[in-house]
Amino acid sequence: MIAKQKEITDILNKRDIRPSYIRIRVYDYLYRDKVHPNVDTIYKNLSEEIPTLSKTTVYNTLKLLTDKDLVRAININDNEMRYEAIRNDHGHFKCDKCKTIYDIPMDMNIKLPKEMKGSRIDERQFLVSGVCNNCNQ
Amino acid sequence: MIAKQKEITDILNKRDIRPSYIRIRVYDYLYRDKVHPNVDTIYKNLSEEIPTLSKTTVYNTLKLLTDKDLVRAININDNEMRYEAIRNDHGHFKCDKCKTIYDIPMDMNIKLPKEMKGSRIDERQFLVSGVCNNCNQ
DNA sequence: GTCTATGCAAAGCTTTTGCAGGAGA
DNA sequence: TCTCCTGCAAAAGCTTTGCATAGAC
Repeated sequence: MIAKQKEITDILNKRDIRPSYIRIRVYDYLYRDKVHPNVDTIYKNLSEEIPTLSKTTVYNTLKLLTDKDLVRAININDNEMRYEAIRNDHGHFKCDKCKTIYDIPMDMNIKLPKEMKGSRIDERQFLVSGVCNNCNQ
Repeated sequence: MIAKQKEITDILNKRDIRPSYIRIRVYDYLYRDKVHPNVDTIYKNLSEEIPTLSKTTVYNTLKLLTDKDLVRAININDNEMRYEAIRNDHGHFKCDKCKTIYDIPMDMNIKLPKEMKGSRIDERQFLVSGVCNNCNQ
């Protein structure tokens, strides 16, 4: 089920993350399935093949990957986080009906107002919500 | 403490919201103080003058105002919501150190990719996080 | 053998729900 | 009187913490 185990191992190593099996699987899942899952979805999917997996470990792993800038946590006015492997910049469209989050290619450059000069931008997110074309019929 | 009680009463009436004292005060607080407070901050501030206020009522009121499109709930990778009175479109910059959220004037227009044609956009948010110039020294 | 990863159970927090009392029309 | 606003208490749901065990080097 792991697309390119070697490749992912290298990515983790580069960030000083020991490539344990679970870490590889979590990152692989986010890397392949671009579905912006919540913790529970990740947990349930991986549990099928890793029966001993615990949700705590999923949380731990996601925190680690997020701290190392391999994964982004996003929250679109919900009480739960969604996760994705970081790739190039893009925005997100969340359908309020089916709860799917779609990627939107876009220019994420932003110019801060001059009174905020000297600020450091670490992360940028463009979030759009509404009803997707599949549900809007 | 209420800037323009009559004005706010009119705004609420226009949206079919009965202008109870608490509703006026909650909306007035968001309308004047552009600090993007969380529920607890709203609750504590208003409690000083409304000692019997309960947090449930703050939640109820915010939900009502949000449903009626007078207030926007935003969440920048946190476990708690922040609220603001809806004005013209703008983005938000959240300082990870002092937790302040600043408004950023910007063009919020966005073009959906063609495979998403037919979708309806209800809401758009541009969220940037990092360290503000006050903390970044 | 030591250090780190994993996982269970419990705690912590924000938000929601159920329901009863109270205010306003 | 009748509606619905308010608020207490409890529940719910996501996430974090503490600690013990398992596993890797």
